[in-house]
Order: sequence, then structure tokens, then C-alpha cells
Amino acid sequence: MISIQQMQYILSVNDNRHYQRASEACFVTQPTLSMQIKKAEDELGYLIFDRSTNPLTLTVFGEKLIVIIRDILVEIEKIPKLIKTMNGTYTEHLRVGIIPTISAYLVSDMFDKWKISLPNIQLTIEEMKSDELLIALERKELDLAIMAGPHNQTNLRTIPLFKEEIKAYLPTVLSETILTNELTELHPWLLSKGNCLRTQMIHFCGLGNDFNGGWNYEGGNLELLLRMVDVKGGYTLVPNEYLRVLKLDESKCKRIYSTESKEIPAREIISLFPNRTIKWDSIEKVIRGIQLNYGKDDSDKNLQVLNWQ
Amino acid sequence: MISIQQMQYILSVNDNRHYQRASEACFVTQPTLSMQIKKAEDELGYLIFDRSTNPLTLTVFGEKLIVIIRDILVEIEKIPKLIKTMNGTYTEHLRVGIIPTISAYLVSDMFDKWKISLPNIQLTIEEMKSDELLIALERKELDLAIMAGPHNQTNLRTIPLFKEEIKAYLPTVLSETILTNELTELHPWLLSKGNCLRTQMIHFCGLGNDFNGGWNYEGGNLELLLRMVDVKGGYTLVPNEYLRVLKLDESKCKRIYSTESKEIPAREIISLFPNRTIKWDSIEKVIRGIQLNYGKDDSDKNLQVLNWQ
DNA sequence: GAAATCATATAAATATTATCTATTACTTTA
DNA sequence: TAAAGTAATAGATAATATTTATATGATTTC
Repeated sequence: MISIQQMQYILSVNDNRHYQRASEACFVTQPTLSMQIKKAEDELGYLIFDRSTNPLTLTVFGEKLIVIIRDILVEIEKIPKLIKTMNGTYTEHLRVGIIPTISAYLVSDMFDKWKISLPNIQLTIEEMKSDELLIALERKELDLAIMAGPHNQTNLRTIPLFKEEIKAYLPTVLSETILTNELTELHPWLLSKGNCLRTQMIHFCGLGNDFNGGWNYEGGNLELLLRMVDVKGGYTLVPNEYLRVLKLDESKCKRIYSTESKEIPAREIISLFPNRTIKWDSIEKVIRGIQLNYGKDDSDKNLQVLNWQ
Repeated sequence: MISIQQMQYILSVNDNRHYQRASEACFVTQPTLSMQIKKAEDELGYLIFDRSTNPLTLTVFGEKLIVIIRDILVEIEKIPKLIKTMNGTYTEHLRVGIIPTISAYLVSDMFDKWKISLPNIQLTIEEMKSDELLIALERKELDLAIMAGPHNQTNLRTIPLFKEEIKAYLPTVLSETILTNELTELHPWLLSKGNCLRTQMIHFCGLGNDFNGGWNYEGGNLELLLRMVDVKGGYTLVPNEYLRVLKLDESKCKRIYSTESKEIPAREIISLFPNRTIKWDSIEKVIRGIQLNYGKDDSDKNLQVLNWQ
């Protein structure tokens, strides 16, 4: 049977797509990798890498093997974790990435609660845009990503956190609610490109894909947009929880109703993390904490979850 | 880092609780095990086995390590499975154990469907009592057990399959339903000890734990009990699906209502299998097949699930 | 309580395996 | 076509695993 070391060598060659660099990453010489991987291939009866391409690629067999090897190595990592836990020297470093329009309220809401439920964990929270989160997860630079759904990527596990109503911020109208066709007559203020809330806005307000807001200021920051609305008129969209922490004048924040249906717009907040992870215990606590804190009375509302992709 | 071979040695000593027998099982000599396990213990920094007892036992660390090692070895087993799958020589042998009062109808109902959804799998179905199923799972003699719930054993994974109403078979009364307090006046006919449906009967009919039915015939077979009811009077309890395959006179099968509540008695059918298993794909198909076939319109009934433990 | 038995540990020799340095073979690029 | 880059191979060496033989230590037996 193929050894653990061989698995690590295979993974290193896969990551580096290069024997020499892979061997340096493993602190051995290049022939060692050549021989060990060749030995593994002989034993398994299939080639793992296709050396005829440059840079080298995985064979069909190799693709499937890598998935299994990754899982095995995550399982094996539980042994040093167990030892450190028994020694009392285990401190986990959990790296969480969150999109700005969520982190704006979520981090301040949850900070103290996480501190209690994760007493011995070093927590790093980073604001990133949705696509950056996915890349960082892939590169194993993050352990957990929190963003807006929906999302379907088979190599990542998804757990929904809560649904959040999206309201309109427009001070001019007096009524407490507003219909979608009323909004189309007003100027929308948008977040800059890359923010998924911008895409949701465009979809929801029916602005079309070719919308490039030349006449419009595009803020990177929701609070700036709110000020623009105050000064210049028009409207912008605000997630309900965000609105709460900003302590805005409630009379300016209106529930939106679709002209066609009885639905009100919302976004779904989801968590993403690798299928197998040694940090599951901590991730679970983070997720449960969020679910408990925000997942209260959504079910009674008739929420229509917006897509941002 | 501890090697795969060392893990297998550790597992073998744990299974055999004896170095010599363990070494034979691994086809090596006893000093090999002694040295390798000592080496692993040195490297991990904790003793795995307590040699001062006879037979030897696991240390606290060892207990935790064994759980991890088992998971690792299940993951590693996916590699030879992948190779066989690619060779086209992989045939899985799925061993399913079912309690008799379920298998009586479930096997004939599901057989053709399983044949379609699991074309390349060798399926062995065995009838066993509930406690025998648990032992067989523990000994890895079974891959999947189907029995009545509820059940909570942390080392096994549980997936509920469906709920099944339990009816009374008594030809004498004319009405279509019967109340629990009417049953207490009649003779119950019971399955022999070890059948969980017997325990459910005793609980449900309020017969008490000290009931030993000296005056009563205890059949190992439900059909025999039904015949006794026909000949001698009294009543027996029949799971609803069983009743269907026996093609009994429907007028003799009565829905039971609790005297106190509006509930009708039922049993929950569950599946049990190891937390980690290489045969998950097949197990899932078996489970989904059963759920699809029986999990239809339970939700409208007010079922009270009976405990058998 | 000494002898026998059983169970694991240790020692030294041997076999196996992994890794290294040095070199070769092959491919791509200039 | 030479130069550079990359992986494979050969042979030597180091590291590791396994074996046989024996020691140690604990129970059981007479």
C-alpha cells in the first residue's frame, strides 16, 4: 500500500505542477520524488501524472486519487491535534472571510459571543469580496467564508445561516412600504463592482446587464451611498441587519413589495468551508452562533431570495 | 509521523488485546509489533496500551487514537476501491441485517428495486433480532442494519426510514377501530423473547415487565400468532405493512386509538451503520429506496412512536 | 515457594526501503 | 543547434523494519 509520505509527495507535485519545486517543498531531492511517485504508480497500477504536458497534469486516475488523498491527510492531521489537545497546547487559528456588507454588522454582533464559545481559539476575520473568498478557500488561506447565497460548488460544503430582508432607503416618500415599480422611477445608488449586493441591486431593480451607471456615483461603502441619497435623492438598498447597526431613521427605510407577487426581497447568508476540515468543531460553533443569533422569525415573512451571480 | 502500518498494528493489538495473536493476524512476529508500537508511542508522546492489566487495555489517549485511526483506515480503503472500480473489477458485497417483522414485507417489496439501483452489488440479507444486529455491526459482520427505533448509540450512525402504524388483529369485534382500554380485557398473543415487537406489545398493552405469559402461547412467528387469534380468540398486534403482504381480511385489522389521547400506535423503522464506511454509496441507495417506497403519507396521521427498549 | 507457563521487551543480525549524489535522457526555448 | 530546463535512472549510502534469539516480569501450578 502507498505510504503517507508518498501521498504527501503526490500532493506536493500536484500543488506545484513541478517535480523540482515540489521536492524543495518536501525538503527532499528531486530524484526522491521521482522514485517514490513512480513506485506509487507501479503499485497502484495507474499513472497519477501525465508528464507529456507542460506543466504536467493529473491523469483521470490522478484526479480521483488526489481527492481521496486530501481526505486521508485531513484525517491524519487529527492525530497531532489530539496530542496537542491532551498536552493543553492546542490553539486553533480560525481564519474567517466575510463580505463587507455582512461583516459590517455581523462581527460586532457576534464578537463577544464567539469569544465565549471559542475561548482557546485565535480568530482572524478578514473582509473580502465573494469571488476573493472562493479563491482564498481554494488556496487554503481561509477556513470559513461567509457570504450571500445561493452557491453551488461541489468541492465546498455550504451551510445556510439566515435570510435577511433587503429594504429600500429613500427619505422622500412618506409611506412605510414601497412597490418595485415605484423604485424604477428613482435614481439607484450602487456599490462598486465586485460587491454582490451591487449585482443583486441591478437584478432586482431591473437595470439590465449593460448598466454602467456613468451618471451615478458608485460607492465602495454603503454608508457613503446612504449619504448620497440624503443629499441627492434617489434610493439605495440596505440589508435589514446593516440598517439596524447604523441606527438610521426608521421612517426612511421602507419595506419593498414586488408589484407582481406578495414577496419581499431578501438575501440568503451562507457559510462555505472545505468538505473535510480539521477545524470543524470551531466552524460548527461559529455557524451555530450565527444561526441562533439571526435565525429567529424569518419563516413568517414571504421572502424572495435574490441571486447575485 | 506514525505510519499506516503502525496504525494497522495498533488496531490489531486493540482487536486481539494480545501481542502474540495480534502479530499473527498481521503476519509478522511479536517483537515487530512490540517495537513498532513502542516506536509509535515514543513518537506520539503517550502510551497507547496499558500493559499492566491482563488482558491489556487502552489508555485514555489510546481510546481517542483508535477512533481516529479507524477513520483514517476507512479513508485509505478508498484507494484500492478506486483502482478496482477503474479496472471494472469492483464488486461490493453489502451485508444487510433486518429484524424479522420488518424483513417479512420489506425484502419482497424492495428486492426488484434494489436490483435496479444496485446492479453490480452482491447483496446479502439476513434476519436477526435487534440486539444481534448491534453486535454484528460492532463486529463488522454487517454493513447495514434495519430495525425499529428509537436508538441512540454514538458509535453508529442512524437514519430514519419511515413510520409504520401498528394495528390490532382481532376478528371478534365488528367496529373498524378499537380503544386501548378495550384491548386490556382481551388475551394478548405475543412473539417470543428477543423480538422488539414483543417488547412494544408489552409496553403498549400495559402488561408490565414481570409478565411471563405462562398461560399464553409465545410464537416466534407473527403468522402463527394470527392463527392462534383466529382459533382461540384474543388479539395480537401487527405492523401495517406486514398486514398488507399477508393479505389478511381487512375487517379483522383494526386501527387502535389511545383512550387518553388521539394518538395511534406506531413504530419507527430506522437504519444503522458505521459512522465511516466505504460502502456509503450503496447504503445510501438502499436507504433512499426504502424512504421513497414507504415514506408517503405518514405526516397526516397522529402517530405515537413506541419504544421497545 | 520453586518451577512452569505466559506475555511482552530487548539485543543483535539481517533484510528492506528511502534518500542522496551524480549522471543521463528528453523536451523546450533561444 | 546550443543552452536551459525538467524528469528519470544508477549506484552508493543511510535509515528503517523485521527476524531470531534471549531476557524480563508477572501469573499460575504443584
